[in-house]
Amino acid sequence: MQRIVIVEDDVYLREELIHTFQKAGYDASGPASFESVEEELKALRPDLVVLDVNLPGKSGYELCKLLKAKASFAILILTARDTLSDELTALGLGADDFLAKPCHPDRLIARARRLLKTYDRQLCAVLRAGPLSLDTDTYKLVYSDKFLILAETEGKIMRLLMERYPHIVGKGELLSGLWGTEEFVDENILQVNMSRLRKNLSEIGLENVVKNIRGKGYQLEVERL
Amino acid sequence: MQRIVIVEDDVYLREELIHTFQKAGYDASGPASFESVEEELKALRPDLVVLDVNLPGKSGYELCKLLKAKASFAILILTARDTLSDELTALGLGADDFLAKPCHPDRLIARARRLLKTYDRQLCAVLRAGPLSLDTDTYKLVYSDKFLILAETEGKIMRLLMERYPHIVGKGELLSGLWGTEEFVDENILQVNMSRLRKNLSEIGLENVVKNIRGKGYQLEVERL
DNA sequence: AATACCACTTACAGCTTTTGTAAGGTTTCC
DNA sequence: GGAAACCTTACAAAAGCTGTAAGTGGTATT
Repeated sequence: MQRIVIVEDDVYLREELIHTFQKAGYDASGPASFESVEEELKALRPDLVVLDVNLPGKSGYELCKLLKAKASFAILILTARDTLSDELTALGLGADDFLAKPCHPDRLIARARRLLKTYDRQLCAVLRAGPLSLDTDTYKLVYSDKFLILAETEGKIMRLLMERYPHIVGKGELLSGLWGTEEFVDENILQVNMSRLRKNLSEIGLENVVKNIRGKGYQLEVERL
Repeated sequence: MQRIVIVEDDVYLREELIHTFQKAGYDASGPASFESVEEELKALRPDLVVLDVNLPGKSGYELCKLLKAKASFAILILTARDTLSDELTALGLGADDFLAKPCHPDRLIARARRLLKTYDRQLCAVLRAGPLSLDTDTYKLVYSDKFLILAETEGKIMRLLMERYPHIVGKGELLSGLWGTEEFVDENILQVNMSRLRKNLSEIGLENVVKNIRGKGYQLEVERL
């Protein structure tokens, strides 16, 4: 079943939305606190997030931007401020749809269904990091209008780098992520695969993207889009 | 550059839309006659189609449905009839967005840009046939919530079958499509690969989907979604 | 400047996957 | 019942992927 998470501070409306989606056959829920929405969403792995703009603390737009930098789920902005400029801002930040409150449940469901269809978890098992997208099933890496299909080992490395982007990924993490354990594994094999990965990346114009942090590990470095 | 095709019978509005999109940096055009829109669209290979609902002859909804059965492009419905039920119909038929006329150019551009982003030609070099989707770069075939990664030869066969769906693909077409020529190629190799393909398809619950037409060729047979 | 350490690269060989050949079985139609 | 078309399985060659080995180059520390 597809998971929908509602981020909305008005308890009453939140419950109503959750109920609406549940009735339509989705697994809907919504956090009650907004301290660590990002972590919660990461843990919940939703297929779609319905986001209110006026949240206590952080602005919904800010959150949308943050989520979209790495999101592999759709975001639907739901707001009472429905001017054209609000809509343009939302879409510009990467939101996938924008609806004004109050919104007829049928319209909301129809829009949500449409988003879930194109964001089909399987079809686009996609991980993003800046201008890069990686299909984690096939290891197809897309950069601007070029793409590259990575072998399994290189793909797994790329996945780790993108998952942690923009942070450093320790050598230990890479070793245990790829070979199960970091004991009894020659560190050289990591270097060999890094070398191969870099060579392949350069084929689609991605030079100096995988940076080594001496003694620590590796880090992805691409200009944010 | 991304191609946008406007399907709109009002000459005045059509030219205005084309101009708007061109100013925004897209390759926009629109046919003046609506006799054979389907063929035209097939030839133009657009990334996005902006579709009016009230067309002479065929209804825009009908066209939308037909196109979406095989479309690898986004469809945005633009209409003067902006009731909720119109919107629900459009979305139900597979349209990707629905806007009411008159529509502010900025909103239209923003919505179009958003669609083009998710329908990224590279990321989803996707071919559809009924409930099936095939990434033609990686040969990842998706069916409902399962997927399968095909080897190159099987993938190419699947591609031909889906491109011609729901029509028959001749044995000669398959042979020359896969091995360049249909001379000097043992027909058996096609049978072997068909066998392998069918076996793999059955792994994700697709039984009896590749049908043989004795003496003619092969045909894909899936219940339309 | 010497040393130790870390990182990079290339070549090679074993392994896996993919592909076509061959051969025998099954279905269909006259 | 027999021929033609189609299906299936097994096998071996070819291609691609992966880890080992060994040597080079760079950097930090003394």
